[in-house]
Amino acid sequence: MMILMPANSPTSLDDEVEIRPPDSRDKILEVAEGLFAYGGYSGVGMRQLAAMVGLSKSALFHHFPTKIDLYEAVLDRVLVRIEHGLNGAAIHEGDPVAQLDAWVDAVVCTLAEDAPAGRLMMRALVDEEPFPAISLGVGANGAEPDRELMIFEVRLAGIVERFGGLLERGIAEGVFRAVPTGDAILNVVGTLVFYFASGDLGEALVGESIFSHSAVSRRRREVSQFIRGGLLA
Amino acid sequence: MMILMPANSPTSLDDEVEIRPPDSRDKILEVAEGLFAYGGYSGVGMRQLAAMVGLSKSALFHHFPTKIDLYEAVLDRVLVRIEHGLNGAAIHEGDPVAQLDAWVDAVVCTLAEDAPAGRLMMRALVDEEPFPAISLGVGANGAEPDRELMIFEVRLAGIVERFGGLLERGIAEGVFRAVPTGDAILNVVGTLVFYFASGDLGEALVGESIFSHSAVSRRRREVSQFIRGGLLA
DNA sequence: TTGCAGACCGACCGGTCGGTCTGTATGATG
DNA sequence: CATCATACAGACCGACCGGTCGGTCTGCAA
Repeated sequence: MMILMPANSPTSLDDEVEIRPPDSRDKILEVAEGLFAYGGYSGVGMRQLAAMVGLSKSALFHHFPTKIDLYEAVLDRVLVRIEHGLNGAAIHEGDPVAQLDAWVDAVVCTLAEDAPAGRLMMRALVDEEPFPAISLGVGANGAEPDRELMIFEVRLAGIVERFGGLLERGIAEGVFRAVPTGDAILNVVGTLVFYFASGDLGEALVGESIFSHSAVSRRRREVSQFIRGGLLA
Repeated sequence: MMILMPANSPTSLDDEVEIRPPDSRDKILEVAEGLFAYGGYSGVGMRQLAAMVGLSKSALFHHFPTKIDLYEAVLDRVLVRIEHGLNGAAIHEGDPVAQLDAWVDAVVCTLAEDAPAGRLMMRALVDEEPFPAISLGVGANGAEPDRELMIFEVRLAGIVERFGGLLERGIAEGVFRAVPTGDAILNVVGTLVFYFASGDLGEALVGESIFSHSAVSRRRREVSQFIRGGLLA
């Protein structure tokens, strides 16, 4: 009992000063990210994960109380990276179009950096496996949350909310079409994430690995143009 | 027990004469589609499925030799519906823009008709669970297929190929931007499918069920405008 | 030197997994 | 009537599942 670990990254206000990476824990998260991304929650066994990390299964349960806790930690880890990428981008400078470009480019670059992230995000948004479905707290119609939100859901809600604000400012200024923000957010997220989750299908379509340097730099141009075209007035 | 009505649509009464669909088989496919869509391949057990269908587990194995065969049949079933929707649309009439609109609208309408289809498609495109990854036969760089293609993969390849041809004609006529077709296809597919796979997230964003009549009719307008804006010159 | 905490292992638990085997009720066919 | 295929049910199998338990080893502090 009394398991919840106090020691962890300062969650959000990162910058630097990462104190103590206990190595094993990070390695578990790193390997688990890859496995969960490709196999899904129930497609990955703790024994398999332990073997690939190079630890015993019990060691995993020493670091994470349950499999679900591990899965949540993995999800939160990639969301932290996305948040970090956004914080480092100029998403608050210039007109809404420039902000949109910075936003899109930051997400694309973050997703391009580690391959499993895109698939994992797509799973988190679509899957219903460990937990019923992801939630964002209050919906657009103001329905109150019917259950406790998980850490990564709060983080995701923050990201979505920030993007929704950008959209609404752009619409108010007349730079963007008067789109329903819900549909627009889903369009953008789907476009951004699906490419990096498309794996071999994407490779077959673009003719090379979707994570190769040339494919990513082409992607940065194309997705920006596509989304601008879809949103601008 | 034994509540679900036996009445079933003749699945795809297109063209040919389907002889005698033994009812149970269709029922299994119908229930399995819902379960696989929300739980994923390895998140659904044959016992659970059997219980929900109202049959014994052995009955499932009587109709489908393995779980993977059942999964493939379920995937192929929704692809057949999408294909059917496309065949019934005016995707060969008018200029490329009109064809694009018809194409997009046909897919949206098909996906809006049964809720699990979108999630299942997203899974089929992203998951790596039962089979390594989906393939389309020859890639854009002309690599030959390294393994036997499954039925639904052939069907998917046909659909993608037809859409790629539409894109290229539009580009040749100067109506579409000179986009790399691979990226463009991924953009369109991601935008089209993700909405209907977004579940509670989508509901929170659009403020009502993503399958409600008003949400779907709004979606038809919005996605069409978004994709046209992203593709047109 | 003692004591305690974190990291880790191997064995084991009840339960579930996909899949097989045997048997049987039913309806069509000869 | 006998025969045979279809369409199921129920018992069962070995493998594997997430999770727990007792115990070991190491490092650090008193």
